[in-house]
Amino acid sequence: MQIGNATLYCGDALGILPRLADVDAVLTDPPYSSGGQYASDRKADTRTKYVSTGSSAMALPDFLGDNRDQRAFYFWSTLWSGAALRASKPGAVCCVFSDWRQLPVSTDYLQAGGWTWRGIVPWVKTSARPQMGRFTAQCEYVVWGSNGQLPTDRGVGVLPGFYEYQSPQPRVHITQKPLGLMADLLEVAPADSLILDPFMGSGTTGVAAVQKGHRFIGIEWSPVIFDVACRRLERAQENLFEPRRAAQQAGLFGEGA
Amino acid sequence: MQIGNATLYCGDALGILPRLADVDAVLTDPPYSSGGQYASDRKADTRTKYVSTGSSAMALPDFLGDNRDQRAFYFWSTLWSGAALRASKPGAVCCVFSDWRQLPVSTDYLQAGGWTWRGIVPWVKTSARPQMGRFTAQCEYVVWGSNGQLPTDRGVGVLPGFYEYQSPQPRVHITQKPLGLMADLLEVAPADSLILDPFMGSGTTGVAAVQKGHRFIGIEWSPVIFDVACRRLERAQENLFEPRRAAQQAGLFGEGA
DNA sequence: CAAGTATATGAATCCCGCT
DNA sequence: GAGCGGGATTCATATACTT
Repeated sequence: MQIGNATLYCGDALGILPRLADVDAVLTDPPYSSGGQYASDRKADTRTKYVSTGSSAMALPDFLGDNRDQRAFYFWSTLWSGAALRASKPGAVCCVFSDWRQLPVSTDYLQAGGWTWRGIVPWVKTSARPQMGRFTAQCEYVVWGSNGQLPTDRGVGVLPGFYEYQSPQPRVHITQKPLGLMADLLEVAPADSLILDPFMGSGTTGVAAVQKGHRFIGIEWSPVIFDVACRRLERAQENLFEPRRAAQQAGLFGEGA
Repeated sequence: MQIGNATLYCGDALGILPRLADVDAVLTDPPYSSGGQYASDRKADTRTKYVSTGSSAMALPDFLGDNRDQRAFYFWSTLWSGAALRASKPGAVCCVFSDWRQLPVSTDYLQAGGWTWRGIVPWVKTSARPQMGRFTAQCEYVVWGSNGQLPTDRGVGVLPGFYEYQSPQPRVHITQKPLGLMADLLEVAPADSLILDPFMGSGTTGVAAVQKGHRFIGIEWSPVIFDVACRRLERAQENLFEPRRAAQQAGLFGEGA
């Protein structure tokens, strides 16, 4: 489906990625629990998996008991990150979100997919659930890398080393990211880039990309969530030409900070 | 060498750790064997690797044990973290520093040594060296875990999810940590704990521990740096009983923020 | 003394040239 | 070619210094 500068696919990322090319930057928040710690997670219907707003829905178990699920997640992630690499230009950049528990596996699969790992960028969430006697798990992390060499002079300035943003309220997608955060991260791409999000969810990456004048390709497996993404991107395109209405309609889709 | 509540050993951590027992918390900053994407960067001496060009800090001593390759680093780290676990009480806490490049290996060796990995705590440094077109490598990370179960009710309150501190100026050790940061991290230990730092360097962990009323065991391999640590801990003990002189003498040893 | 200006520095990183 | 060493680059922050 084509919406202005955005091309949206409803389907499986592994099936669609091989058809893509010329990507300048990948920015995505892959489903880290849909690979599955528990069989019940994988069998859950899409509403439980994706739409629930209950904070416990994405909670990971305290211990990584089942090695086979962890290995399956690693294998599947390597497949998509490799496919994304092949769809990318040399010097393209890849940014993927991870929580603290999946961070080591995330740096592994990024490299296993062929990307050159270049760093970790913490996202400090200003709200988190504290626990007595423990350091609060207040951060998520962006693992980033490049398709081969990354020249210092490519029209991109110096970028920050961490970001501080509130989780968006209200959300349409349980793992929805703040729009401002995605826009800030897209500073890693030069002007008029082709941005790819193979797990776009409700499409925050796409909205940020369109607002910054980039082209965008998004993939989402769930038809329900895909519809939400289409509506949000249509609205984003409209607001490009009618900025006056933007303020009135902001928040309708929980676009956060 | 005994200095008040602090016991300092000059020697190899792997040799000394098996003689220790009853440790409540490990807080340490091991050599990262990091520094750069290219082999030549990693093999350079620590001043070339870590100190800014033309800096007066070239006068600081080089430190050894920072040039292991990835497999040797993992193996050696597993050995010491396992030995530290055996010296620790059940429910003891272990906090180790890492940079972004060694973070995945750090979570691995902590678990391989037998600790239950419980999280990652970023330390945001207010100054960092930026690079065009890249996210600034502005953070170091504390990987933390526990010796088995960690009851929520053990006399320790809620701890932050990240810390913001500037690197201490001036320094006596290239990788010296801010005193305030170490003091904050020691909040993870209940009152009157036995704190262990098997790679104490110039002894910042020990100074913080003594100031907070803990007992301390420190190990340092280099005799030159060991002497510095002894002097700093003597001074810290004196200041416990003569707080008026503390302000006058602060900064003499570069104790930072 | 307050405010403004100059200088120093960072658990880097890249690129070039020499062996 | 591969390995190694040297030099240039980047800017927010802190400190030192001047007006």
